[in-house]
Amino acid sequence: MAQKNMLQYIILGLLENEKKTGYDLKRLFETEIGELGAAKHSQIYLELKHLETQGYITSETALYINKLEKTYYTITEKGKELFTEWLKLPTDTLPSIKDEFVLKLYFIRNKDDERIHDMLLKQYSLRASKLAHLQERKVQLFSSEEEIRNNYGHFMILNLAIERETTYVSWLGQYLN
Amino acid sequence: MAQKNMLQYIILGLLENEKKTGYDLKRLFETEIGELGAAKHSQIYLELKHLETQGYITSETALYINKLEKTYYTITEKGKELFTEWLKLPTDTLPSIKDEFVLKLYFIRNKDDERIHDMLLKQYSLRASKLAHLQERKVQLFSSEEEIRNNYGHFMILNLAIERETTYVSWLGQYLN
DNA sequence: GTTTGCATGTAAAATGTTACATGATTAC
DNA sequence: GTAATCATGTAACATTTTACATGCAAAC
Repeated sequence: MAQKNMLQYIILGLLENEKKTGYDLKRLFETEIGELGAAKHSQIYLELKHLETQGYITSETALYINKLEKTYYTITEKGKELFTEWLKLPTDTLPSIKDEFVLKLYFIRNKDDERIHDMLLKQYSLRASKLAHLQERKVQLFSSEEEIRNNYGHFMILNLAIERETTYVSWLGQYLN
Repeated sequence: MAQKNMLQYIILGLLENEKKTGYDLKRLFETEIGELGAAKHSQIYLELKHLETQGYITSETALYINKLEKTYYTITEKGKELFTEWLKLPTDTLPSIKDEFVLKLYFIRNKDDERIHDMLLKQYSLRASKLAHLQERKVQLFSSEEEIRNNYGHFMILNLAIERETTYVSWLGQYLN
């Protein structure tokens, strides 16, 4: 993608409301925002150090009851400013979707190529289960008007993801008949 | 994305039918397959050298009438095998879409946040013009049944792109009213 | 004549992935 | 007891971006 270090903004955004450990962030990347931008824990810990040396976040390390050492990171005023500036900045480049399945399909020229059907079928199953997963998440996260009102952006993009996935599944279906 | 050096496969795929120069590939990345996986010319030239040392492609350099030096790359049997193997391999991971606009939206919690409307409006214009562009491309590339039959994968994924973009635009529209 | 396009590359820096490394806790 | 989860990090490698660098041809 066109990258201006998205990771740093994601981390700052996630720290905006409450301090978190690297591990907390790691889990969020695996669930909540995994679809928006994946990151391995090694990269997260690195970026946290980086953000700290630049003064965008501060850290406090402590031993907990269970003898686990945790380092909590808190966003600073400077960090909040950077984040807000980023949010304000117009987003004028569209991302390229590096979809390996789509890429493979691109290279299949002949309409009667026997590989197509199998590929479509496999992708259908993947996409259909992703769609189901997203719909479940919507029910779980947004059952009340209040939840919608207070996480409106998330609500909107979850709807986009559902609509996108619905389109994908129906597109696959067209070529499976 | 989950990357297993997609670039090499894209290049091999593009060289499958005819030899091309690095510059030819560069242009294709800017137009035809820019949406599938962008690559800068510096990376393309590097990857071409890499593929050559591994024996997947061969090169011939010559001076042309206009005194321009060109290096044409041709795929080898070994290269064709690698490409075919890749096409055959099941694609079981879904890509994460690093959409900066969507990411920003995620972080806007309040339904009445004043930034939303402006963001949606700008994105609407971007997406609508992309949709128009894709529709134009479809007309230009696939006006006959024959063209469809002989570039079926491309035809399919162009339709997906159009449907996806239509969904995106209509989704934006929902929140603009 | 000046900008745009053709044509190819190198170097440095940033970003991302995979593997290595450790150690405690919790669930089965 | 052993596998999974919590928790944090480093090192090596691969990939990608940005900048530097050159030179000819064609269009305006």
